[in-house]
Amino acid sequence: MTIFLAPKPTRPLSCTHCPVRAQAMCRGMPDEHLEALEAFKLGDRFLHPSSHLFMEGQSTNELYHLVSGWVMSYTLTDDGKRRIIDFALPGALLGYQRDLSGPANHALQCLTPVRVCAIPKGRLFDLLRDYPELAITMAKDHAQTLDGVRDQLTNVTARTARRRIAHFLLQLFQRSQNRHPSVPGEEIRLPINQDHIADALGLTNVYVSKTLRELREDGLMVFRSGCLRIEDPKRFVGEVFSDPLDDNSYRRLAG
Amino acid sequence: MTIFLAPKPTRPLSCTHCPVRAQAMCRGMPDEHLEALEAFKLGDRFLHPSSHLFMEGQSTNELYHLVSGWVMSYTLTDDGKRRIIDFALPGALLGYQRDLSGPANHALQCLTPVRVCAIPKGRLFDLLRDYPELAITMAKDHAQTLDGVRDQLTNVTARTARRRIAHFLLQLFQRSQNRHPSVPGEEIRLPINQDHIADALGLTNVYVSKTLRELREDGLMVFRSGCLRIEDPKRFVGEVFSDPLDDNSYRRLAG
DNA sequence: CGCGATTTTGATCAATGTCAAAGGTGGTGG
DNA sequence: CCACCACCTTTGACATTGATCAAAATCGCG
Repeated sequence: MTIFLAPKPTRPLSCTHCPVRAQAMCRGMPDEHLEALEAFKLGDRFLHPSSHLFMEGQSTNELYHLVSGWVMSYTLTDDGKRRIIDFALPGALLGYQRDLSGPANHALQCLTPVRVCAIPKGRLFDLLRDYPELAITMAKDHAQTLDGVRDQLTNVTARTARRRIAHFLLQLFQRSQNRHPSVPGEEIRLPINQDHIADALGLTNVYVSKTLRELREDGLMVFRSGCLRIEDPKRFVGEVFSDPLDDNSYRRLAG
Repeated sequence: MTIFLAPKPTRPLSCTHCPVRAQAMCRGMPDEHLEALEAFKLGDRFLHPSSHLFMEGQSTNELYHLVSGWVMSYTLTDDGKRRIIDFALPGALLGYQRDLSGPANHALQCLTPVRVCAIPKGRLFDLLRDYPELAITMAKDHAQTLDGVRDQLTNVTARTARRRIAHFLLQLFQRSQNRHPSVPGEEIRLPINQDHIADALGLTNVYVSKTLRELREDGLMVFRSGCLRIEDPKRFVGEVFSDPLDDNSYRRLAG
């Protein structure tokens, strides 16, 4: 396994032109305060697919804002298996945990080429004190993250493998599509493989493979080599919820 | 099923003498700001065991600080089963979710007699703006909550029923003991039954019963009628982690 | 003492894991 | 353009965990 060392940060991009200005923690800040933020940042980093921002147990003094690409967070179980906790899309705040100064309780690994904006942990709370707007945005984002993890918890404990997988792919599909609305019915790119699905849902890759085949043969969806197409949105969603979605949501799935 | 309507709030207790002053969101506030907080509160409420703070789908304009007692949060699945999300102990902030003004995405039900301090949702963010210290404490608490839910996620997806149950009970044991340090080896009171364990871990109550018997017959622990005693801390912990705890943690489990 | 709620037990079944081997697929160097 | 290799996916036989169902035992409490 190759681990790429994160390169020294480059000069930070101006926050004004930040590609995730609308999603990131600073989205609530008025433009005139952005200068102060820029002074705060450590700079941007560019990472290769499959490289780590950090490993579990490692101490860092940086948080990251994901600017572009996909990152996954995971932990290793006692017996060496990977438990994927979640997938982060641009705008996400990475590396935030209870014990900020202690070792990381999870690893962060890139699934695509990644660009992050590095933030010094040590002064995070000073920043929040000086810019309450930032703290409020953060509070909102945390609620969202929490809702997401809880949803995942429900998904994983209360459903069969088939529904879990359908639910999981639907989530990723929707999150991904929020950022890059695609032509309805078109394939969407998910930079993951069957092992990822297995480790995220607590299944074996073998059983994931068998279940994906079922879903495919039933004409619901095709997931192959990182591409997902939902063939029959209505029935696919029915696989996940008993309550149907509203028309608008359907339209966005496939027309 | 009897549902107790929450009584009208009483006069708020003075925050200065709040029993959870050291755990609650306001713990970082200097005493001289407490007056402002008191003006903000809606008052305290007292609820009976098994009554609901609110049900899933219900809209409320209050958040709650849990002052005393245990509360559980859960959702109902499509097929009517209960999925317990987590258990809250005094100091927890209840009812906070992404869509603050929308209907609740989970229900909150009391497991014991409960006392909560009601906070108006509508002005929460104003309050955070005025008292950044509060926002910072909230950010820290969220990190903790998030760590907890993630831990639960890992527990539920990556372990056998036996280890899940051991892990789950150990968690509750430790959290509960943090508040009420008990004589080592003594029984600890957990106001839950086997159905709760099942619904929290995604198992059936039948299998929980069988597994608890196993753990009991193996001399690891006894869980009966809401009381838990850990018989053999070393082996019990070994059931949960492969890495042993430090000596201090053992001492707190049972001497 | 009696009743509802909870827990236990046993028999049987379905969902998912394990293991092992074979097929694809894409990328790289010759 | 081919051959090879690493990685990912598929398949089949079999083992195991945990679910289901139904009935009995126990507990808590009025």
